[in-house]
Amino acid sequence: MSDLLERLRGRGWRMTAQRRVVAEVLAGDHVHLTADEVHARAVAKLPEISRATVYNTLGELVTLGEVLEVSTDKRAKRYDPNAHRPHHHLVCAQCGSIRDVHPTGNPMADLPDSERFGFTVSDVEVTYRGICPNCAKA
Amino acid sequence: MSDLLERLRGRGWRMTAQRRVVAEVLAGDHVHLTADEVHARAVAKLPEISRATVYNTLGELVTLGEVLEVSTDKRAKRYDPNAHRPHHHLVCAQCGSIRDVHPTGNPMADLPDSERFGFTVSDVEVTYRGICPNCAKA
DNA sequence: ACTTGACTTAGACAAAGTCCAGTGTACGTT
DNA sequence: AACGTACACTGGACTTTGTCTAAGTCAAGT
Repeated sequence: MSDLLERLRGRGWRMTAQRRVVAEVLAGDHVHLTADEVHARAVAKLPEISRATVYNTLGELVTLGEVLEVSTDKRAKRYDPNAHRPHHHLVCAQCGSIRDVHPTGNPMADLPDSERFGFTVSDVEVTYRGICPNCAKA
Repeated sequence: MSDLLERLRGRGWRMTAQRRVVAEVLAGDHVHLTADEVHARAVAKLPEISRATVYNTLGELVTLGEVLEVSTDKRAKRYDPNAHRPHHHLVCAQCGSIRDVHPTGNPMADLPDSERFGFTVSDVEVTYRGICPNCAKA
């Protein structure tokens, strides 16, 4: 995880307390947090950090490809620190919880040229939906 | 398209002018509209229709499975009236335009039991991202 | 230690969506 | 055909998520 900080410094990032804290929060555990949750946890470590900074920093991390933006269809975008291993998501339709999954097969190859309409396709995102064990028993 | 109204009446829907208008707008052309766009077009046909009603009606149509909610990662959810033919989406990362596509293969079968974590998986959604021809030449 | 420009802050703003109290109306019953 | 009632609609306030800006602060090179 401090390799993340290394990489960022290598890319010319100015290393500030705020950015360190955001990076720590993301590296902390492998949950998919919303921006506000990241902010809440960041505030716990650095009380005066502002919401705008958290949004900016997350945006920069996404741009740099260090973090993935996941928008299931819940309200808020979620941020996935596990950007370096390709994977897809399994979402609980009820509580919104997310798990990373690794399906077999290559969906990219499943889209024939005739179905690309001249687009330059660069990415696929597969989202499985269902009910998690926890919600199922309730 | 009036089969839609039939089906809805069959399900005990009370048929109001507002609901008829929303259904017409969706059936009108096969674009993926946002809730606000639906509202705008509905207002053109029935000036006093309120935003809340449009949201409610769209929500009901989604619940009934007559319309799909598509959340690419743009800001607003979009509504896809083409709910009865399974299909996936191709989104332009730049302008946000959406096309329906029909990939080969069955992504549902690509998720092994060991990757389901006890979820009851009921649905898959595949989103391809890229640049549309229009944005590419700009 | 100084300087500078990148970074941060707080708060106003914007967009998308939800909620509620009061009013209106579709439809089964008479 | 008229009635009554439960369901639906309205408009506006409110919430949530995210963006923007002007002014202040600070990391890092010299």
